[in-house]
Order: sequence, then structure tokens, then C-alpha cells
Amino acid sequence: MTVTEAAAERLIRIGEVARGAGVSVRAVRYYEQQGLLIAERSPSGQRLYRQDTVTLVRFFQQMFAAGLTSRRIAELLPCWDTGHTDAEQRAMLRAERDRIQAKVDDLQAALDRLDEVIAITDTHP
Amino acid sequence: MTVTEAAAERLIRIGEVARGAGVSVRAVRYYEQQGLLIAERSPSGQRLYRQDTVTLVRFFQQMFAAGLTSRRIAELLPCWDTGHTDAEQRAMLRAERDRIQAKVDDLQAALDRLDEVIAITDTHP
DNA sequence: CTTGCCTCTGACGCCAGCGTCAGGTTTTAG
DNA sequence: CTAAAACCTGACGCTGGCGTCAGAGGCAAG
Repeated sequence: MTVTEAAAERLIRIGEVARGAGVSVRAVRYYEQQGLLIAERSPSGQRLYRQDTVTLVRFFQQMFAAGLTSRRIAELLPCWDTGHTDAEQRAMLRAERDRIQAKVDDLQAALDRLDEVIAITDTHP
Repeated sequence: MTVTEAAAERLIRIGEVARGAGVSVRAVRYYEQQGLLIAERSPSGQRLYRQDTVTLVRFFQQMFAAGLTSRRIAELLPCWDTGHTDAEQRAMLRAERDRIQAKVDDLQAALDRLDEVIAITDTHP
């Protein structure tokens, strides 16, 4: 990103990204298709990624686990790329946050109910 | 369920169950198909449910929201019907509990990351 | 009687995040 | 040089909890 980057960063191929992030190669291709990743190409057509792509993919997984769609993630990508957002994006961020918080509450309630049942069935052989 | 039940409980039809639990009629039929509900039938073939079915359906929704499949719920139904469980069921209960707990942790982590971004983008117009 | 709402049984559709197979090229290890 | 491993581009399949349409019967009110 700075001028010192002239010390060209070593690029990695898709398999290394996948192993590094703990996902399948297919998944990484899918992310590209959804506009989440952009890859350079080697002369023969193989995808080449920067090393921090691994971190990015892990982040995608985290967001997927939180219920965001790839579309939403793509729409919000500029936020952590540039740190800048417009009003619409801020609204989306808040909406997702609230949705996740609600889901956490739901899960916690479900957890409590299961724990009830477990407690009962343990004392009730 | 006791003898006093002779004062026959009023049975309700599928629409009332659906409205009461806040789900679609289609969903209630689906639950029956998956073995989660058993309905009596009127002479003309209409499904008739006990009133507490509404509560049961709400419970299903809670478990679905927690990521349990209808199959799992069906396998665990005896637990809260009879209060009795075998070793296998107890193991499943614990497994689901742990899975949900892990999911809560994941969601919480995602929430924290989103909050980070929100904080940054708020101070960074 | 008929109007209008509720219910019935199939059965196909949908979405999202991949899995997986096919058939071919490229890179790497020995 | 060769074989294995890794990569490529399509393109169809899968899962689960329903939505939805089709076509037909049931039931209280006016």
C-alpha cells in the first residue's frame, strides 16, 4: 500500500487461502463469484491472492455464521476497506447488529429451556 | 389426562393453532408431516388439536430458531412429554446445548466486530 | 340456497452456501 | 520426463422449512 510495497508481497494460490481460512476451495471461488473477493490471475489463469485474504475469508465466515448474506457483506465491504460509509450503510450496519442481538437473545432463551429439560431429566432417571 | 378430563377439552382447528402460534397453516401441516404433531380428525377429515398445541408450536419455533432440525426435535419430544430419557437422548440434549452455546459465542464475537466497525464509522464521517 | 371463509391433499418452487462430478490444463516433486 | 497434486470452467445436486398454486370439499350466516 505504501511505496515500500515495491518489496512485492508474496501471492498465494487458492488452495493456500482455503487451507489457511479453513474453508473449501469451492467456497473461495464462490466468494469471488459473489463479489466478495477479487483475484489477480497468473498468466495461465490461476487465481492469486494476497496473504491477508486469509483473514478476510475468516471474517466472511464469521459474518455468514452471524446470518449475513453474501450480498449484504458485499454491500458493506467498503466500510472496512475504506472506513468510510454513507447513511445507508450505517443504517444497514445497525440493522444487522440489532438482528444479531435479537438472535442472541433468542438463542439464550432456547438454551435456558434446554437446560431446564436437562436438569429435570438428570434428577428424574 | 386425569379422569376429570371427562369435561372434554374444546378442540381447535388448524387455523386457530396457526394464528395462536404466529405461524402459517402450511407450517402446522408440515410439523405433522415431520412427526412433531399428531392431530385427531373430524368426521369430515379436518385436523383437530388440543389448545396446548399452540404452546407446543411456539416451542417448536424456538427450537428451530436455535438451529434444531425437525428430526432432532422429534427425537427429543419424549423428553418433555414424559420427562424420561435414555442415555442417547441425554447425550443429544447436551450436544444441542453445547452447539447452541457455541453459536451464541460466535454471534457475540460477530456482534463485537460489527460494533467496532460502527464505532469507527461513526467517529470517521 | 348461496356466498364466503376454512380446510383438505398433492406437488412444485425457493433460497443460499456450498458439494460434487466432468473433463481439461498447470505446476510441482522425484 | 513423468506422475501426482493442484488448478481451471461449467453445471447440476443438496438441504430444510416452509410458500404457493391447483382443484375440491366442508360449514356457519343471511
